[in-house]
Order: sequence, then C-alpha cells, then structure tokens
Amino acid sequence: MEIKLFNSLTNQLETFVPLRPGKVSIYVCGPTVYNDPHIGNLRPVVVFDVLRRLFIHESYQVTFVSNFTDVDDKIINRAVAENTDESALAVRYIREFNKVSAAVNSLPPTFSPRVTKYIPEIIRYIEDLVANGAAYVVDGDVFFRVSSISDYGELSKINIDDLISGARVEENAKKESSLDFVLWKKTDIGISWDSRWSRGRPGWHTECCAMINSLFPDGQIDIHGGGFDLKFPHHENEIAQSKAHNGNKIARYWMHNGYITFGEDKMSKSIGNVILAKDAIKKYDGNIVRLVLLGTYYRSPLSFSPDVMDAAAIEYGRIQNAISQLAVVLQLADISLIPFEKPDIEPFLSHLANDLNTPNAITELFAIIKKANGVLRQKPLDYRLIKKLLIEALAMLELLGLKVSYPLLNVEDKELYASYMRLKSDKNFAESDRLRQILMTKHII
RNA sequence: GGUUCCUUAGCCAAGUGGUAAGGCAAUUGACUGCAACUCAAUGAUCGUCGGUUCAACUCCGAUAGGAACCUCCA
Repeated sequence: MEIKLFNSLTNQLETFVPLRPGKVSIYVCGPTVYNDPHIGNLRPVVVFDVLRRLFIHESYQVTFVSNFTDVDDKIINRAVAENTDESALAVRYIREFNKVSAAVNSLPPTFSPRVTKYIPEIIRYIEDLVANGAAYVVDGDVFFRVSSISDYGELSKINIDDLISGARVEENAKKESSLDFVLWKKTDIGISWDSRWSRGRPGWHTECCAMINSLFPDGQIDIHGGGFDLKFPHHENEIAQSKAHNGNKIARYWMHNGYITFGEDKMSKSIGNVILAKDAIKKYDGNIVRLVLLGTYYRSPLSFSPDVMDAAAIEYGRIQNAISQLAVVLQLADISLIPFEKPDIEPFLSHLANDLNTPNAITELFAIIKKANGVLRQKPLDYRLIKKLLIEALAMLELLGLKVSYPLLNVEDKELYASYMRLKSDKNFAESDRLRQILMTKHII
C-alpha cells in the first residue's frame, strides 16, 4: 500500500519512497532526561510507534532509533541541587521514560543511544566540521558557521534577515553571527570531556547528527520525527550540520507532532501545568492514555482534560467488552480463534497510510465494534462472521498498539456457562445469579 | 517586533469545492426476570464580514479571538 506522509520540509503530502528498498529508518528525538516525562512527551512515543507498526505491517524492515539527551544544563543543575551525579539522574529518568513508554505499549526502539556514549563520535563530527570550514573555534568554544551552508531556515521557513532583526537572543560576542550555534562548549561546571579545543561538553544540536551518522549509511535516514517545537532551532541546525558534513539534509521526510494543551496553554515543564505520564497511566490506564493520544490527528494540537480521559475510558471499555464477547462466543462453540484468513481491514489501513489519520482509523474500529454487538445478538449466531469481525478488530488494535484481553475458557468454564444458561431458562434465578457472579468475575460475561 | 498556525454541535474530533465522519454526554424508544452489556432515533451550515465560483465549511482578502516558535522544551 502506498503510504503518504506530510513532509514538514516541503509542507506537502508526499508518497513515501524509502532510501533503501524494503527498509525504513526512523529517528525520533527523545527526551532530555532530567525529570519525569509528562504526557506531552508521550505523544511522539505513541504516534511514531503507530507509524512503525504500519511499516512493519507493510513488510518493511524498520530501524527505529530514539535517543536520550543525558548531557544538558538542566541535568547538571538538577544533579548539583540533588547532590547526585548526572549519570545517576539520567539513568533514573531513562528508566522512568522506558517504563511509561512500555505502559502505553510502544515497542522498544531498535537503538536508544545516549549522548554520553557517543562523545568520541560527536567530537569527531565537530572536528570534521571545523576542518571543512563549517565551524570555527573561539577560546575553546566551537561554533557552527551558518553562512557556510545554503538555505538555512528551509525547514522552519524562517527568513534569516527576520531572524536576525527579531532576535530576542542575547548577542554572544564570540560568535561571528547571531545565527551561529554552539557545537562544543568549554565549561568547568558539571560533566565534561577533553577535546582538542577545551575541556567541555557538546552542544545540543550535534548529538542527533553524530548518532545518525554513526548508525546509518551516509548519515541519512528516511524519516526524522519529533515535536513541533524541535523544528527550530534543533532540526534546522541538524540539517545545517548534515549539509556541511555529508551534503545531505539528514532525512528525506520530516514529521512533527503537535503539542498537547491543557486548557488553552501548551503543556510545558516551564509553565508548570504538566500532567505526568505516570500519573495519567496510574489513574486511568496505558491503553486509555494511548487511545486519547491517537484520537487526534498527530499534527493538530490535542487538548487534554479529565473529560477527554473519561470519554476514552468508556470507549476503551466498549472495545474491550465486545472483543471479549466475540472470543467467548467462539470458544463456547469450540471454534478456534486462530485466523483462517488474512483480515480485510482495507479502509482502516488506508486511513493510517494517509499521513497517519488515526482518528479516522479508530472510526473504522468503532464500526466493527458496533457491527459485532449487533451480530452477537442475532438468534442463530453467525460464527463465521463473528470470527471474521474478531480477527479484523484484533488486527486493527495491533496496528494501533492497543491491548485488549479476552478470557480463554477451559472445560470447567464452559460447563459453568452451560449451567448458567440452563438455570436461567428454568427460571431458577437465585442460582443462575450466583453463577452469573462467578462468570462475571472471570470476565466471561 | 518577526514567523507560523488554529477557530466545525454541551465536550472531544474527522473531512471534501457540490448542501457536514466518529466518539462522549443528553433525550426518547427497544431488548431484558432483575442488573450489566447492547441496539435504534434525535442535534451543528462549519468565528465574523466580504470576494472568486454555476456551487465554499473547504479557495482569496479583511476582521475578531486564541495558540506556538523566534530562548531549554515532545
């Protein structure tokens, strides 16, 4: 199936064509690990996981990379404040991030590189840039020379002159131009490494370049993803460095997910209106959080509120309930749950393939659920149809990454169910209600 | 100051130049021994004002309101 993606670089919907046939490389900018992740951090985790699942379904061999930024001022400051070291702090929040990612059923990345493990690669990358004139050294700091490349601003669509005139940035006297950004920062505070320029640490923008350059041929990938806020300056600067270093734009397709808002405001650590991922998952459920995150087109802002969560909880319950009933009915009739044919989920897939339109895809899922609930009430049960619907629904849920469970009945369960039905038709309601309670506890009805 | 984007029923949220998906809530029915589950029906002319067009929510312009980026941030 043809997969169309909205490319932020061209601002157009484009048909996906891989760099290498049958393979897809996806790199998603991961978190700076200085704090508990909030639900906004989870949006790219879920969105790009669905993209990955779509590619897997379409028989691509997917390499999925998401990094951890474990060198950063915030980490250093926090480590100092907590009287611990950066590494311990980073490890703690990496673990926390992995935990909530797993809780929303996102597949673990193929690679999860950490900046601290790529220092030699980063230094080498910067050395290359200095060597070819794209970077310059001033007093132990290294800056990227934006004027050395063409079309700076092509991703964020920012006009360089406007950027310079409208800059709120405090001018750094060391830089040749206010557009130039730091690649290596001389420092005597916090974690640092030796380089030929100074003892210091890398700037933020080089890590992704160095990692991608190390992990992929020609330092080029198919899809680079992340939040909208990374477009500028982070991704713009990645493109700039890669142009200077490898002569390419690092990625063919750039995808940016929208923010999660709370009320009208962006949910942000600096505003302090965040809902932590672990709290949302604890209060509701990873599946429900995931359903909320997929209920809105990934490029649109998503408003998060208790109302939205409650609605999703009900929706998820309905999905779960229908799946469970379908599976039980089949088992009571001793029909295998193993698929007899490939599920036909064409409309669902085409919605996903249309730039990951998960809201419309979910609508297809609801259509199946509604149909199933009707079929389950028909008098002579149409087992073939029931099985077909179950298999289709499960295939959709797998692509969305939503987990549902259904009971597996043993002989005892089936006998219990039969007794329940017999007592009920005998109008022995006292006893049938007792069995019903047991069956309900086992989630069989 | 510069740039980009958004505005669809009570809430969430898709969408196409030809008279608006879906979900939650609500109301009314149906099913039912009771309950749970479930099903059906009912609601918006798409911020406002103009323009283009045979036809616009969907294109263009203006206006109001909101948001984001330009500084660490998914």
